Amino acid sequence: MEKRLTPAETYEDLRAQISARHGALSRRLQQIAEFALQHPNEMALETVAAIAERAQVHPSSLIRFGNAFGFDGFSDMQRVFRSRLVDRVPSYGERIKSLRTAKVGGAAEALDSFVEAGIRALEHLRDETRPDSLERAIDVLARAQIIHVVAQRRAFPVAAYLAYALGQLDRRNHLLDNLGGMLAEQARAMAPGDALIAVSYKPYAPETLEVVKRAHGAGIPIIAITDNPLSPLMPLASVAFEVEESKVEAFRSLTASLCLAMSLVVGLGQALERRPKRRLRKGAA
Amino acid sequence: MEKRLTPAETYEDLRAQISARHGALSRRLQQIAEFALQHPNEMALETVAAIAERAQVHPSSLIRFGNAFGFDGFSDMQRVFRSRLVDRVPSYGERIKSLRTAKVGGAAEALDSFVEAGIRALEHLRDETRPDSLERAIDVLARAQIIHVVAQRRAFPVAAYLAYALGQLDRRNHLLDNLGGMLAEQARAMAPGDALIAVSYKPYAPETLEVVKRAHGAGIPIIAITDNPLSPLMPLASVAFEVEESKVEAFRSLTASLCLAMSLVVGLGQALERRPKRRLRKGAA
DNA sequence: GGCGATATGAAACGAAAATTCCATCTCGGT
DNA sequence: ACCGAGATGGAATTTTCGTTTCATATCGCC
Repeated sequence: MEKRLTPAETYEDLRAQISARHGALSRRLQQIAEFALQHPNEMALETVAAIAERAQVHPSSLIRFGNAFGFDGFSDMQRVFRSRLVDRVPSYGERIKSLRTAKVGGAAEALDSFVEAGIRALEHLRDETRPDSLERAIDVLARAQIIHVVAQRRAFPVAAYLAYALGQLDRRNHLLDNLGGMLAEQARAMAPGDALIAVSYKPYAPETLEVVKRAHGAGIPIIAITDNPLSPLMPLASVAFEVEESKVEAFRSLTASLCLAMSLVVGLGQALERRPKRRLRKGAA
Repeated sequence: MEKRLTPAETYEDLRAQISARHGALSRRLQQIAEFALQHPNEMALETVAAIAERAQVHPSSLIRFGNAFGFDGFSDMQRVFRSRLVDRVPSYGERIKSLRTAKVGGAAEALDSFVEAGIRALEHLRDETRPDSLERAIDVLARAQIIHVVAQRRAFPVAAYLAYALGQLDRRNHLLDNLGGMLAEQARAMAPGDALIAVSYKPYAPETLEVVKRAHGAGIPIIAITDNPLSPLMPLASVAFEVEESKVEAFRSLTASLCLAMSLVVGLGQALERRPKRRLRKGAA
């Protein structure tokens, strides 16, 4: 109880303390220290009894271990191990606090915020996107005669980019841009053998949803890029991607969506090179 | 207890089931479903009482939620959420080397590359953008009667986004989209007192350059977003931003440009709040 | 509008877990 | 070898938490 110097807030700090004081600890406490460094996951999630069993020590030693490092019991220390699981934001993390200090209101601060939000969104995209979803989506696109792309309002730039990039690949594509309010007519151009990429965020544009429903009814495979697992696009989509765009001041970024879009296009290009069955020549307007 | 069809072993499966059955669940269970999808970390680590508090439901509903998906109570389901934390992606460092080794052109590798490129582009943007350039650009925009936006081809999505975002600010704006090949005619709408945002990358679209020249001749201030200090837009621009978009496989990202665009818009919004002289009402189509 | 079924919330229950207490053990110093 | 301080393990204790039960509310249906 004498050593109440160090509460230790982050996992990295605690890890350092355990390493440093390891030699000075009693036998059981050393045992626990080694186990803790080697199995941080179990330290975070298991119960005292289970950990004691695995580490071959008595349960009460675990409480003493926590106390030895300034915690108020084992559970108190376990919170630090748990925090490691939650905010595993590998490369970033500490950089954030440096910009927190900056003053508010300037445009430079807005830029900082958006850069930060963009990086977050990208890392989230990387960590949460399942590789097989990408593969399946690319497979769908590789088989499609014509790739239709639909999005409205905030999501529209993503569709515009997709149409441009698919054109660069010599891939027939069709941007349903609702020009002249003729979205429904444009949607009639979708035929069996085609595919549809739909991008929509909350509040989901009803026009986009209509197009998706029509495609679904016609048996056309749908690749959805949306922002929520409960999005109305989800149940209709053959492959769905969820991008979480962190927002700043009510403005959401498109960073992650565009990154995903590019990855789809480049992945498609690679797939077509590998199996160059029918490369189609003409890009549609 | 009747629905004992589905044990659900992995987090991804559970997530899919929650999404699928969301509509068919009762009100409280839907509430929990949404919370669970949005806060998987808390679902994994917090206690029943804490989660119930955060999700604004009664603790017992959480047990029912678990039962509804075939689990034997809440703790049983929580194991699945915890598994997600344990066997997560190894985290940045290891991820990179696995990408270095297995670079056989899968789509996941393309995604990793784009995420990395995007992060680099954003950091470069943050480090190289001069704060006073932002301030001056925002000042120009704040004084403008109508903000015209022009971009073609690859840069067009940036313009589309700018037009959307400026509209959200109730800022009069005009997207010169070259619809019907009438870009020159659209450019005639520019009048003294307006401003122009032009976005163009190599190879610089001649149409865009034409518009910029015309604006310059008419004494309309120009904000340029471009990719090179030698860009033809540079000498004509009142304020110029240089964004370096790192490219992957001949595809350049728009990440940094969009981030800059958002920062301009939000900065403009803040500036207008601070000195709310004439807030204009109507956004142009 | 009433009735049954289902959903929901409050409280009680029981189990499990963390922590404390205390007796015993270990070991270093004299 | 003895003594004492600290370490250790077993068991008791107390707290916390998950779950169950039951009364009430809500909703859909006839």
